[in-house]
Amino acid sequence: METKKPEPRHRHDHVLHEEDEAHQEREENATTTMDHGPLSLHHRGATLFGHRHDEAAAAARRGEIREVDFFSLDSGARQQQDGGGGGRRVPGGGWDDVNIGLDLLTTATDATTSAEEKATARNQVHMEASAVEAELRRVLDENRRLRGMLEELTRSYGTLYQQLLQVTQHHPHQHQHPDHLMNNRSSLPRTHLNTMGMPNNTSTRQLLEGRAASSTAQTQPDADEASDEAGEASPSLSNNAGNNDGKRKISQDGTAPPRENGEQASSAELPGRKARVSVRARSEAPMISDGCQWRKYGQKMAKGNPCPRAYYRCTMAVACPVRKQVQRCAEDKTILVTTYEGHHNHPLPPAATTMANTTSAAAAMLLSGPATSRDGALLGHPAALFHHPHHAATTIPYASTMATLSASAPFPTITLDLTQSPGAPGLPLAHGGLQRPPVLGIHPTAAPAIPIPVASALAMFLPQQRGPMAAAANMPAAPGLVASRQQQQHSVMETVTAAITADPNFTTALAAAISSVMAGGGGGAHQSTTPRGGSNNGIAGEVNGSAGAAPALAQTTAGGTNVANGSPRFATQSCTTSTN
DNA sequence: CGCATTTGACCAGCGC
DNA sequence: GCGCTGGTCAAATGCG
Repeated sequence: METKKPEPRHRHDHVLHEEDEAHQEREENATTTMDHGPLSLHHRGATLFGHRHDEAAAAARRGEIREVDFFSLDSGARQQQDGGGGGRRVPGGGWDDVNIGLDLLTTATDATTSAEEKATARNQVHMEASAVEAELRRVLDENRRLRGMLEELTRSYGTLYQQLLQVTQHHPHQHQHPDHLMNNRSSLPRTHLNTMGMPNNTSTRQLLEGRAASSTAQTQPDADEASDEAGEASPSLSNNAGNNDGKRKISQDGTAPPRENGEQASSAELPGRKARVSVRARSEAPMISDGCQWRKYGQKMAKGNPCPRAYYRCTMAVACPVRKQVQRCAEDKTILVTTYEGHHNHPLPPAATTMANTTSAAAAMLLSGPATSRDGALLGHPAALFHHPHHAATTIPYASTMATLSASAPFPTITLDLTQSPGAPGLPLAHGGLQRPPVLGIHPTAAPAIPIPVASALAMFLPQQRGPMAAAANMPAAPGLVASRQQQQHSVMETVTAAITADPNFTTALAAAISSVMAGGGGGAHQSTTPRGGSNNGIAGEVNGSAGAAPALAQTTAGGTNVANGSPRFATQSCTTSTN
């Protein structure tokens, strides 16, 4: 009986199809993850290709042959058109398949119909199948076309982005440049964002902002004198204390007048817009070593946390407005939360540079809005794109596991979470790198587009150290030091590259970059406890080895404040945050 | 003795 | 207006 024979065939076909469909679904999923966009393709794709074959089978049993046929014909069509991906195993093409099912017609044939009726039914099916096939082809064409457009857009975006990077590197001293870049860059991604709603682009843009802003931050010191470098990527950070803070005595620090650079001015002029950058890292040490010297000036019990919060002030320069708060996480005391506020008004040792750049870039990302809107006032504060109104941590897609923004705090705060080691073997996390469930949702679907933005975002940690001009401008040091420094930079680069290669995750790469500097480069332990009994520069004498050598930007700072290599004192510092 | 840390007090902002 | 909280100051204390 026909009714029984087709069944097995039907099933068999579906088995065969399943592989094809699996391929195709993967493709479709890949596409889906790529664009997230309201592409009509998706709706259609979901309808046409998204059907599970058992559903189709069920539908077929109900006499809804179309969707079953879709796959049959689809496969046939694809074989012809694609010549690859979804090879069809039934040489006969669609009609074999159509028979299949369409023995659904079996419902009709079951009743001992005549051969004529069968023929009629076949013809009918044939016609329907033809129509479906035509439709299918049309959809496939459209699919291909849209996919091509998507790829083209992706390519274009990547190209533009790389051009941006090149321009940024080649013209680091044009203060307005980053501004322009930001405007340029903003327009493109926003276009993507608005028209396609692609998180990829959103995140890319955000990272771009960080990158561009950081480049601003990093290049300015090079171009300017140390005393003038307070205004950076995070202007409100840098000068807040002196300008708009209204916070008492700190205002006397106003050693660094706001730059005329519009970007800085714009955010610096916004009272109350005082960004903070919070870094979460696992550490048994009382304080993460960031290469700077800090003096504790207060400690307080914060509400909701049994661990006290310690307040530190940068002592590398007399009037440095930078403050930082250190507190252990209430939920996980192995996590040390360090919050930076303000921007150094003095050159930094290399080890400190990395962290400073990181925080500056992060803060800049947070505050870059005014700069962008200054010229065009087009789109408002970019940060709003990823701000969440209720203390919620909104994610920055690619960096979703590491960057969190909070708007509930008195000040906009961006949190860099280095506590996660997303399974990239061999990646040295700064402090132990234990696992912790991601604070934020990851966006695995964004992975395909990761490389460029992530790499770029990471690059933001490096330019200042890499810039030959920076070295030239700040390095009266011996060639050996330069070499050493370059070596360090190189290793950082390698680490970062390796991190990206191993796991395109910003957190990982960031951790790798920072840890490479901290651990290898000079994890500093230059906390204020170090020079106890001596001057703040007491550390000057130690080091000078590799890391210290790196006076990278060697901002010949304060009396040769160099960085020691992973000093053991790191662990022996007095720990006010852990004690009590 | 000089410096950093500790710690209670003070001040400002914010919410009720 | 009051209380709470965060942030800072500054005298006291401790350490090398």
